[in-house]
Amino acid sequence: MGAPKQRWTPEEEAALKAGVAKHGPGKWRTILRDPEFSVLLRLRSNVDLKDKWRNLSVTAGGYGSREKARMALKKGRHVPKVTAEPMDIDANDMDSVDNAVIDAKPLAMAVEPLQVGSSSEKSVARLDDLILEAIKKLKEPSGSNKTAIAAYIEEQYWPPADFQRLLSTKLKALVSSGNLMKVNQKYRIAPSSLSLGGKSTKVYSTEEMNGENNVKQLTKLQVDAELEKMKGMTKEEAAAFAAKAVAEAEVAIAEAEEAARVAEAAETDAEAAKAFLDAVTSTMKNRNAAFKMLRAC
DNA sequence: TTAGGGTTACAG
DNA sequence: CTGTAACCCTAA
Repeated sequence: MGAPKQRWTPEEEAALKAGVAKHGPGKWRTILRDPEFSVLLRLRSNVDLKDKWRNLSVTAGGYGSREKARMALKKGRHVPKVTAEPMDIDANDMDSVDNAVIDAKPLAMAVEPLQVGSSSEKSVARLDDLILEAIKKLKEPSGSNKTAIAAYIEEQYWPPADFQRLLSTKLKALVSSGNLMKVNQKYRIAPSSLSLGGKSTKVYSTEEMNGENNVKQLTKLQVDAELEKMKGMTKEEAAAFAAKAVAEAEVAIAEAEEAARVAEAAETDAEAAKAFLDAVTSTMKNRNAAFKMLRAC
């Protein structure tokens, strides 16, 4: 395998994939300008991104134009076997619930425009209901915190990469619109009857823990389930989805960190913020493992 | 700026 | 020498 000049680090690759997942392939300048990725890709040019993406696509089994060109140039070889078509992993799978979320092919070219905008709108539209449903089902006495809500939704649906951001935005909107009331990091469905009075400060401390445990436990079950399903999947497919999962998890974790930081700066409870971050991180890591193999079968 | 052909550097 | 990954050049 090749040899390096300025080899790409896994972090850079992840950033690139995340960037493509967000903005779509070909938008290299845009990806580079995105503050989210500019940190990791500061030392790379738009051309570097393009070339790297090309390399990834080639080695991933998706025969990009590069491969053909090389083959043709080498010896007029007739393309070995190859089933033509640049591998269409996701094609139809991508499954159940919210297939609408961005599903950018992390590898291999051939990508449709991919509308991040519309899919986001769609997700947001549903989010209202999901949030309310989550809070109702959880039935926590003093309301549910964002961790628990996120865990519940994660458990039943396939949230988009920017799920955390959408959730935060939506929660805020629901609070300001009076549909939800927020009390120290916790959300309750409309007022109607606030029977408790002493949910002052430390109440959520223990619940925060519960929320976290739930996340792990549930996600673990989810992982096992996914593992079962992936028995007959090829390496290429696994690699492709692993890449996608990693890229998205990368973004989600980064956003969670930012959220935690903001919460802390905003003088809200630092512990709650940290718990939130931990929960999200572990959730994403687990989901990562799950999706590494899921789909494609 | 981007896509793609071409070149260089290096591992096997 | 060959394949691969990073890098370069240039048309559009």
